[in-house]
Amino acid sequence: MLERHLQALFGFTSFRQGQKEIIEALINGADVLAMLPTGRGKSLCYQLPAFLANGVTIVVSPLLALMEDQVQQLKSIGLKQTAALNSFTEKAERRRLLRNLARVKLLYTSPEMLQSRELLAALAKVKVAYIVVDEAHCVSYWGHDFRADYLRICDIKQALGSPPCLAITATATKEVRADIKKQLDLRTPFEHIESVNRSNIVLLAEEAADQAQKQQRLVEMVATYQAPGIIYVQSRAQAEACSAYLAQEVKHVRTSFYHGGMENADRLLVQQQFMNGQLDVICATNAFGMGLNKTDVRYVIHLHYPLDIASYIQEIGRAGRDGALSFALLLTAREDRVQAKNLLKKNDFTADEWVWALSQLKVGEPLDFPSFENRLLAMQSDQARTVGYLLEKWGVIKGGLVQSFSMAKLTSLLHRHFKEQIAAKQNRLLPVFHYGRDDQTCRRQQLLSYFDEVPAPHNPCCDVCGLTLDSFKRTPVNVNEAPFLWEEELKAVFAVAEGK
DNA sequence: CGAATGTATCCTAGGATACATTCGGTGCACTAGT
Repeated sequence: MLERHLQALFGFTSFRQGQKEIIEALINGADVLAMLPTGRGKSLCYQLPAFLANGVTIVVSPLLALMEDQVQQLKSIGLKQTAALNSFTEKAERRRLLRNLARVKLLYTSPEMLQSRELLAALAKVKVAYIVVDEAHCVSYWGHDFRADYLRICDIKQALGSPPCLAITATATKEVRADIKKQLDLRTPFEHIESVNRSNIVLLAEEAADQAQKQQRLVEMVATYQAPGIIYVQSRAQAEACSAYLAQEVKHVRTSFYHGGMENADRLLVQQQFMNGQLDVICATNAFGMGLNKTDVRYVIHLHYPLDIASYIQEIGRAGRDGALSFALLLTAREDRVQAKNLLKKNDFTADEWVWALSQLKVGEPLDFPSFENRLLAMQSDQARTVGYLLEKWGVIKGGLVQSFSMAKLTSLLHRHFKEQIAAKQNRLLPVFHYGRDDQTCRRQQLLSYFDEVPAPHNPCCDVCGLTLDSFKRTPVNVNEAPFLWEEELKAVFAVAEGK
């Protein structure tokens, strides 16, 4: 029955593992928490029910680029009742979309946009079939940190009459899964959890004596092993420096960098070049990779400690999507641990500034967030948004109006909240340090234990289990091949362009 | 924490030095001024 719709809408003849159970649970009105490996058809799990349902399905997506991708892809296969609503959407288009919302089956939007009164008003007039939170681990990761609107999804869900909700992700530890359920108020959800183990990715960790040795080791690796590869570093500056350094030190390697401080167009270009095989190595911050659809990445090397085990799994999981043997190396030095720990303190609560800011709140007056944030120019507005969220949660703001409150109590609550956030982050960081240093326990076993999994014996597995990387050597560069003469190439390109 | 940048000081001039401050990752949306 469902198979017939699958064939008619998407042209597939059968479901892949997990899809049918998830779809059936959703259609039967249950909340669903699903963890499926990347590239295994996560989006189909909500797209099919959306097109079968009466009403509109809201998909909350973390990145504008992901939304645009999905919408384009669906439209290209003829499923045109699909739209994205975000800051890219032109004003006129936005109005048109909201007026005709009843005709849309699948609406992609951001957690921030989901808070807009305009959208809510429009949604109140139509039937909402399902609410889907894509990349649901972001609720737990980003929600508590710098995108508080992720924690407000739940209120919207309730305001819309709590339609069945699907939270779907590729990577979430048991703690993160519990948090997702709590934050989205999933009651006795149907859970489909698959292993995060990727048996074709072998695992290695090395601690270098210092930065110089680390750098030298990196050059060796990039020169020796088969590209393409991704190199993750701590900061934007390091991403750029690392790319320049490799380009200089390793012959025949085409590198570039990627981080959140770049122009959108540049980010897109670099990602495209990497996708098309025009680049061998990308040096990047953790901004790189979500939604990346490249199958033949042969290695992922970290030059810093990732923030927690789940992020590490997520990032190394970008290797070997084609199933071919790939490797993941955590290459660090002792001082990187200090750096990682201190980065966490960045969002520490600065009580003095907040006392001043909170003293600006007038009982009985409305608090609207943009102006609240504007008054806090001295502070990061991300923290202001989090504080705004907490003020509502703790009842200091009710119905948009400031209630009477005790300044002393409030500041101590806030102080404790941010302290706890930092402590929680530090606790998630410790296992990563341990992973980098414990050379006695199988690495796969270490990683999987955070997901309550015990790995079956693997071969090849990891450096602890006696692995060497010989089979990953690069196919030799043919030295007789004519060198790449870019001036000639450029001339040829122009000749073609001019129709000669 | 530690690297990088900013500021004060020396004193007939701008470059060296010491000390202080800031910054380090992830993204949405919106506004005001070009």
